[in-house]
Amino acid sequence: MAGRTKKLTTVSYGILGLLGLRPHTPYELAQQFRRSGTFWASAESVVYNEPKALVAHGLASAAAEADGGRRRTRYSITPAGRRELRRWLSDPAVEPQFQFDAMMKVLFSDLGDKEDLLGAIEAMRAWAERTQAGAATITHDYTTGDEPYPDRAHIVGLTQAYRVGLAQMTRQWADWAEQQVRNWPDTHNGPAPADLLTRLGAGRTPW
Amino acid sequence: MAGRTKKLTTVSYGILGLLGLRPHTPYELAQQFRRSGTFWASAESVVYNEPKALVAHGLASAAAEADGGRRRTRYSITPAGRRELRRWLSDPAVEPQFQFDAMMKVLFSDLGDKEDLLGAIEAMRAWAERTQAGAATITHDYTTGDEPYPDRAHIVGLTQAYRVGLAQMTRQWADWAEQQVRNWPDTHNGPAPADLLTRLGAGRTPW
DNA sequence: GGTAGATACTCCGTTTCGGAGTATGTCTAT
DNA sequence: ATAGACATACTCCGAAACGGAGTATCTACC
Repeated sequence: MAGRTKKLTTVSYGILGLLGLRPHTPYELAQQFRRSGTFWASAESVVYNEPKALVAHGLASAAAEADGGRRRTRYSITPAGRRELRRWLSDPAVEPQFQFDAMMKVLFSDLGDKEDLLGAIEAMRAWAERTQAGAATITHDYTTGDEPYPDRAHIVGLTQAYRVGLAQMTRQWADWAEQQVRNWPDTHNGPAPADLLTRLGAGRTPW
Repeated sequence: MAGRTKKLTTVSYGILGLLGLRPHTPYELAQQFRRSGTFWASAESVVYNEPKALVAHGLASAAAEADGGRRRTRYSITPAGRRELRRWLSDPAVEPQFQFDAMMKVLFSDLGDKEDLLGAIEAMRAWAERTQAGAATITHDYTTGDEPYPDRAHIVGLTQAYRVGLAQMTRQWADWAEQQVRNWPDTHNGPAPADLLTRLGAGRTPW
């Protein structure tokens, strides 16, 4: 705590939040973080490292367990951890960040051919469908009582609603975009869509 | 080209794409990348470094310019660069990645108080409004002819439509979520929303 | 002609990435 | 019962990215 401890990140607090629900082993944390982690992408190695950082900050405690020949460490939140988690929840949120490889390809699609553009749009649609499927799995588990935290269903409803909205909107966009592009002779000669741009500027979608 | 050259990333190809439109200085690249770069977040220092990497790969060429006392380098795409850009456009897209700090706060909001949850929802709404405003600026520039690439308006229509869709969906979610939460006594005692979860599983949004 | 603030970058210590490596667990065929 | 294959559960480390401090030039205004 005193000397060199790394700065806590959103991942740190996400892990701390999971520990706030119940104690977890590193592997469980990695699984859960991946599952709920549609909202925050990060490398697995970082997730595995966070519990140690939390202990160094005094926000979590570690207990050794033996599970056959395998040594495990089970981490729990400390009272200081709970306080710090509440403090974080009251911090202003940082701006969302994205990495949409497919949309970057759409953005420069006039330097390639039409097939590639349609492929990028299709990639967005496929991702939307995977996103919807993921949301369906989670909501299904909650309705059948397969979930470890039934009393969190109202919170899960909020977050999964956003996921479903994102998936639905992306599908609508992909359908519309595909139709547009199919009517173009090629990628660098589309119609100048003055009315579309006006509409978009006013915050209205074309679908 | 022969020895140690760093692997090209989506940022590299984004920069290469900009050079595919016309030659740029590093500063111009950074500006343009930020502007179009809603779809790919990355640090400024990385963007400034990419042109050098592209030259090392033989995909861009550098020309020194004097602009008063300030030395500038203007980068242009090479024929090999154009080929490589087209190859990239035909690559399958990598999965989108997000970092939604506010949604992480929503996800663990039952460990904090109601005010913080409403704050996180409000942060999402505020971001949606900034996103819409950004899209409006770009589309407005295109309709008034203030844009350097009027013949790319059809492509810009595609990408900005997604941005506007994202902004609209986020606003709708925020309105709905705020209403839900205002009816809760506190963050850890919401109604068990069985019908909501069923609806979400079927891919239908509650708004 | 001085200086305050904006512009246009570079530099570098810290953090993250991501894939290879390691060790244990489990299943299946013989 | 046991060898081999595949899955599970992590650790390690070199390369890349981050982001903020630092530097130099330009521009506007007094």
